[in-house]
Amino acid sequence: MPELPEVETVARDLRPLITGATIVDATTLWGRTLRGITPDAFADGVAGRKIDAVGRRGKQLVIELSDGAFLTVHLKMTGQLFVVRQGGREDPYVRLVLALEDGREIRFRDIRKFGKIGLYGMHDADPFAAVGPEPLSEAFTVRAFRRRLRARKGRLKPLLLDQTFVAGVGNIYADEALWAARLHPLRTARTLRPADERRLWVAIRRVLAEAVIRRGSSIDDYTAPEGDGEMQEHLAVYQRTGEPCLRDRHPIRRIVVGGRATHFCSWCQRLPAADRAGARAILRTVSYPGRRAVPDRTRRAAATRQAAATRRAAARASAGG
DNA sequence: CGCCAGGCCTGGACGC
DNA sequence: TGCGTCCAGGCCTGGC
Repeated sequence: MPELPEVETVARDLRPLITGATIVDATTLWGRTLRGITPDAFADGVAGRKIDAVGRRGKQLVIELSDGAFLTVHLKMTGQLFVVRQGGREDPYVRLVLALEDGREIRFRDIRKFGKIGLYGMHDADPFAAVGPEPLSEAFTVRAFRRRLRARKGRLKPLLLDQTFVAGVGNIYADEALWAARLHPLRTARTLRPADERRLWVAIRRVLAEAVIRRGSSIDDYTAPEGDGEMQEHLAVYQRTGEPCLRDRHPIRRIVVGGRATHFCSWCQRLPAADRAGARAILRTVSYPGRRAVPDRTRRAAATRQAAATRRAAARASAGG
C-alpha cells in the first residue's frame, strides 16, 4: 500500500533514471488507468516532451514535463513503476507504457487496476488544490498542525487518513503514528490536550521520516524501481494482531474503523471517558487471537507475506531485473 | 466458491 | 441552509 514513504522512494529511485529523457510515445493497455483523458489525447500530450523533474505530492508521483505540463501517478494498492529496455519480456499486468527516445520505456504495472495516471497543462486546474500539507515539510509546524486539528471533531484514525487534513498518511502509518503518540484510534480530535497534539505531530513526522530512510514497507505488492523496502520489519502494530506491544507486552488488538483494519494497544493507547460511549459499538468487535489461535494466524500471515515476496520478485524479473 | 485486503471517489443520511 | 462527518458501494485481483 504505497503511502508517503513508499511514493517518495519510488520518486527518488526514478529521478536519476529518467530526468532529462524525452518521451516519444505512450501506449495505454487499460483505458481506465488514465484520469479523464483518452489514450490518444494522452499520447499526443506527452509525445516529444522532455522529463524535467520527478517529485511527489502526498501519495502521488509528479513527473514534470517541458512546457509546464506534468504527469501524476497514483499507485493506489498495487501500482509499480519500472524502467526497462524497449521490447522486454511480456507482462500481462502492464497498464501503460511511456516509450523514451533513448530506447528505454517506463512501465506502469498494476495488478488490481486501481492506479491512475493524469496529464495536466499549466493552465489546468491544480489537481492538488484540496490536498493537505506535506507532513515532512518545514511549513508543517506544530502550530500549523494544532490549528488544523482544532478545526476538526472526528476520530483520529479517519482524520489521519483524510488527505485534505494531512497528505500522504495511509493505513500503515496512521496506526504506527497513533501507537507512537500513545493515542487511541477512536479518540476524537476535540479531546486532545496540547501535549497530546504535540506528541501526535512528532509521531507522524518521526514515523514517516524513519520509513523514508528504510525505503518504505514492502507489504503485498509494493516495490520500488531499485528494490523493496524494509520498514515492514520495524512496524510496531500494523498487521501484528495478537503479538505483544513493544512497550508493555499487552496483545495488539484489531478493530475496524471506517472500513479499515486498525491496530492498537488498548493498554498504552487509552480512550478518555468522554470518547468511550461513542466507541463502545466498535470496540465490541475487537479481535485478537487467543493463545491457541496465534500460531495459526502467524502461519497464515507468513504464507501471505511469502506469496507477496514471490510476486514482487516475479515483477522485477519480468521488468528485466 | 465466497470473502478479504484497501485508497479514494461518489452518493446519500444525519446532525449541529 | 450548509457543512462536517460517516457509511455503503464501486472499482479490481490474487490468495486463502
